[in-house]
Amino acid sequence: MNADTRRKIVMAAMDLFAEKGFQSTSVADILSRTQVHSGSLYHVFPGKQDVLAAVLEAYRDGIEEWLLAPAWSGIDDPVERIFALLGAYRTMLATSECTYGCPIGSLALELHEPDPAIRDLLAANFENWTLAIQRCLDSAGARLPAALDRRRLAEFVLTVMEGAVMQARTYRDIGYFDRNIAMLRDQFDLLIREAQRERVPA
Amino acid sequence: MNADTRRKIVMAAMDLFAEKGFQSTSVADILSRTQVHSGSLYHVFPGKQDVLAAVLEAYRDGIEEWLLAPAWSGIDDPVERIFALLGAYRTMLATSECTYGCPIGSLALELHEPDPAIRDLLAANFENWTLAIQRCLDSAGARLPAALDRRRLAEFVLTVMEGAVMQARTYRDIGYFDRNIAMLRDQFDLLIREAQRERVPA
DNA sequence: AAATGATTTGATTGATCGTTCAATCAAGCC
DNA sequence: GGCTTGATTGAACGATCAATCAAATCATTT
Repeated sequence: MNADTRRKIVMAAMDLFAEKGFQSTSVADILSRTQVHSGSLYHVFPGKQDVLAAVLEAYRDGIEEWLLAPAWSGIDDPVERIFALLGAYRTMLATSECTYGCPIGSLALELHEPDPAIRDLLAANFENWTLAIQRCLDSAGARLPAALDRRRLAEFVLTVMEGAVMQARTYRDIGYFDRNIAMLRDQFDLLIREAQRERVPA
Repeated sequence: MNADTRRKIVMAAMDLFAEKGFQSTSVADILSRTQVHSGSLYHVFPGKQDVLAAVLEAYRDGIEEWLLAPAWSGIDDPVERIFALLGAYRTMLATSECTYGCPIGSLALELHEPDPAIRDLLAANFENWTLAIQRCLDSAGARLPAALDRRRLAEFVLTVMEGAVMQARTYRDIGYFDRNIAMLRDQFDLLIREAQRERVPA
């Protein structure tokens, strides 16, 4: 099997697509970073687009190991887990001087008319992320209002993260990220207080 | 003067960049749509990047006339104006089967290492948009809590719009936009009720 | 060791890209 | 009528791109 060649290509492409985007990354860029030659790449992948698909599959299948587990290590409270995950994105922004944010979001807006397969993979990545948040919200149980639509709020958390990353990157100022996350935190505090009033009615 | 040639190029480039993005739009695309020849384009603009700058300047200078005025025609209530503006983006999504969203947001995430001039123009567009929202929030006066940070909330409205557009486009489902905007609406309702309690203390 | 198929090599292809430029044209001024 | 200036034309250029392919090499089996 050529599993090693494939792995090297996917890992390099992951980095390059996050750094420069899909279109600005040439196949030659991937080759030079991996010491793999073009014939080998095209032996493993039908084309550049299939490398992108493999990258998106890697993100999709690796979310638990590479994103959630590190972000949640030592954190049990489900609400704190949500903000710990957002903190992981903050770290990405901070360590890159606000140039990387969410690689999936960047690709989602860069590719205007993606093949259905690519679009489905982008959606699957968003879906996994949203479901991870929703599991936290479900775990929060009665700390959140009973009538609260957990799925909606999970989608909203993704929305805020992506919008906050976009502004921080554009302004090259992490303050935009922090202020938006603080707004979301305020909203969570309100919801939690509302649920408290539910449990101990006046 | 070559003002007409320039105007034709900028308008065509506006459409094309919104449809296909900056990198996927070739100079030849702009030429064929405008019946302008390459020499003329390069007589008016030093290069493709300067066309992008002109497009971003057009968005920046035209926000009042082309975005705010149409969205706010016949709407006086400042809070309703905010959601009317979001409604304009909904219409863009709906009429394009969720392929166009916010052209500025798309460009902001597509261009990973833009020239400082381009980055400043992207930021200026976000800034104008945020300030328009902030003026609405200021106009709402005592209907919103006195302690509320209007600037932060305005940034948050942009965040939610961009994140909602991203998901609607990725899933090709306007429901994602609607649900996120509904979440924002709920938050506004909460703020307004909080301000009411402020004015009529228990 | 021979055979076979999988994998790698790297030069090469053809298409497309942004850009250039000599030429032509139109309009106003002396 | 010449002269100047600015705009337009469209063929051409070099660079870069994704992709190809025949030959070489490696790994496995017989």
